[in-house]
Amino acid sequence: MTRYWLMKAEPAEVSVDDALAAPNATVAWTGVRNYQARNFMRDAMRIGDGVLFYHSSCAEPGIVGLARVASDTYPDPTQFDAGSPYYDPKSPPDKPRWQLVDVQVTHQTHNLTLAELRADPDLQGLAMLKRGNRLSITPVEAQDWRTVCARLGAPDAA
DNA sequence: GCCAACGTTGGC
DNA sequence: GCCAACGTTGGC
Repeated sequence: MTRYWLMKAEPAEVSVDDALAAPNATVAWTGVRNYQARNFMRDAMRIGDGVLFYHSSCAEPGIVGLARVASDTYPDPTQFDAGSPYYDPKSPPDKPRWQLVDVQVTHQTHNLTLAELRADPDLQGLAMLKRGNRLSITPVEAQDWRTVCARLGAPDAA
């Protein structure tokens, strides 16, 4: 059972600041349209799992906060919204193709940048650092979670 | 089930 | 904007 995850968000869409400004610092993780990432949310995540909140496709990609899985899995409403960029006309309404979870930010941190992650000899096991990895959600080993928390000077919560 | 074409991700 | 590395699609 995996306990920890790294989840990528584009800050232009949902930044850690946006999440903190939301009620209960919680956002629905909409828009995942990759089966492997969906399966992690649908099959493996549990409420309370730790999340490294990562900013991608921005000036300084990196881990910018700690969060937790805050809900069970449920259908992503944007798949049925014809006005949404995440609309999926092929998703059967009676059997939704795309699922999500809510994510609650627990600690905003400084930006532990991608460059720093790559340069850290203790973090080379991170799945997201593997060459060619594009998954928006990847599992994180407990040991790597603790290392990241230490680098962030953050409490080893969640 | 194969696989070529196409689309996407995401760092740079 | 480039492009490597994937994932998805659809014809066969």
